[in-house]
Amino acid sequence: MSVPRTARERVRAEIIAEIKAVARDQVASAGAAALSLRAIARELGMVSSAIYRYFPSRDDLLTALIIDSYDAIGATVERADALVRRDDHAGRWVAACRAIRSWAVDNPHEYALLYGSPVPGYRAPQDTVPAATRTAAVLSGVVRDAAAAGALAPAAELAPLPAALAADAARLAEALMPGVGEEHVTRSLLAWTAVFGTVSFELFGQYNNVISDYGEAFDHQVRQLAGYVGLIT
Amino acid sequence: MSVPRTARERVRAEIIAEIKAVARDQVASAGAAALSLRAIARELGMVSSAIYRYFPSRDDLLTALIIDSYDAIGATVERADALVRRDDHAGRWVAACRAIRSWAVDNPHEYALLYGSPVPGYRAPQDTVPAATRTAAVLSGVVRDAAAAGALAPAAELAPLPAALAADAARLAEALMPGVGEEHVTRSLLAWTAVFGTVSFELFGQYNNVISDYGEAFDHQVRQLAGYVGLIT
DNA sequence: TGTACATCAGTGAACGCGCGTTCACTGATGTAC
DNA sequence: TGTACATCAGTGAACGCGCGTTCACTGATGTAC
Repeated sequence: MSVPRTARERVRAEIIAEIKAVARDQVASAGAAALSLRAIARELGMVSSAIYRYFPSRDDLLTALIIDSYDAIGATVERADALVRRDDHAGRWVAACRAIRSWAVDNPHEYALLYGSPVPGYRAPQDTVPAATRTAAVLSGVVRDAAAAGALAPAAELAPLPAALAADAARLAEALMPGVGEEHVTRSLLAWTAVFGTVSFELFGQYNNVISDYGEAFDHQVRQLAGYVGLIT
Repeated sequence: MSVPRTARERVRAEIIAEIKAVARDQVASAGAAALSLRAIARELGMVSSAIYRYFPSRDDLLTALIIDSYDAIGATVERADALVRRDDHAGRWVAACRAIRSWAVDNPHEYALLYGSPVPGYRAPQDTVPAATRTAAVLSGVVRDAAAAGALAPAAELAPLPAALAADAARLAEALMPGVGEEHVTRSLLAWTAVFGTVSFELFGQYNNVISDYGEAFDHQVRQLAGYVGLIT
């Protein structure tokens, strides 16, 4: 939070950053399960117990990595969204989704750490929530802006929302997309899920022997989802 | 394949089954990464090296488990589909999807083994493909039957399909859903992905603090997907 | 400005545990004549 | 039906490796007076 003052604090911050960098490399090359404090210490030329001056346990290091990764993908998606003209809502949606996929393809193990099966024996604390929300916030921001601009197509068939889901949608609307109706929130929820489902199916091998050009197929499906949500092209 | 003849072969088949059962329990309670040949041997009162009489390596055992699990979920989904009147296509879709989710909720670690991030260091051989296809075959069977009955609604907005995706859709249509047009195949592909995306988001924690009644929300979204595919309610 | 004391980083050894896989061997079961 | 031989299951020891975490300690850096 605050800028480090003393030399000691500065060095400490640097070493924490080094540890995380090495850890990130390990995750990137062998997955989160292979993350080893001893291997990190070796790489850094320290003794393994020294790591404990910086992270109280392996799980805390993992949490720090997860938060960083959520922030990394979140920042990437925010940047992609920002490059598109504000009132081109479908274009923003597609750009954001493409950024999600690119980041995932470039960082498959980090993606798996965030959106794949949970690391065995690790229980994610609530600390990760704000960082995790960033990417979803971009997608819902697009829908929010479209609604505010009156550029959200009304849903074709209106299935009545079940009670709990309607309440969830109302809560989500208040938090992330004020002014958007529950029907559209629910559709956004499904679209958000489907975007990540598509990326996961690609990365986790479910599309083997099915899809031949992942990028092209992704673009198409993402445009379909934009239409489903009501973003006008 | 063939029925075991000699007593030795019968015993051998039984022990293989026992090993797999214990292994499945291990996966169910601690995840695939924790699968340990030594622990299995201990449980069965054998020495660890004895396992090698039955499985040449840990990876081969994993492959056997994966195939069994694909068959288990596939059989469950087939059963659910079979209980619905043949011409109630939307009903069959919903029943099949519910079966997918129920199985996943009941067997979360097995689900993660099949549809989650790949097990580190393990590379799935092609042997798993036929078993993996069973579940997808049920879903596409519903669409195929709807098309054959003339009960598939034409797609509202027709976005032109990109070339490679059209070719993939044609290949898929031939293999799994003859008589279904490329547009509908592509929509089925997205729906299939979204169904599993929803289940994964629930099980892998992405819906924490978002959805309060998972079953209810799933039902709703799955019905939406049925509509998107063109299944008439 | 100089000194005494507190804080902190890093060491090295140890605890206690786990794993997959190989190999020479024993003894039981099945097969062929 | 009885015997010789081949097949196979299971043993037990070993190889070589990994890990997270604790703890008493040394020595350097920072702080207060």
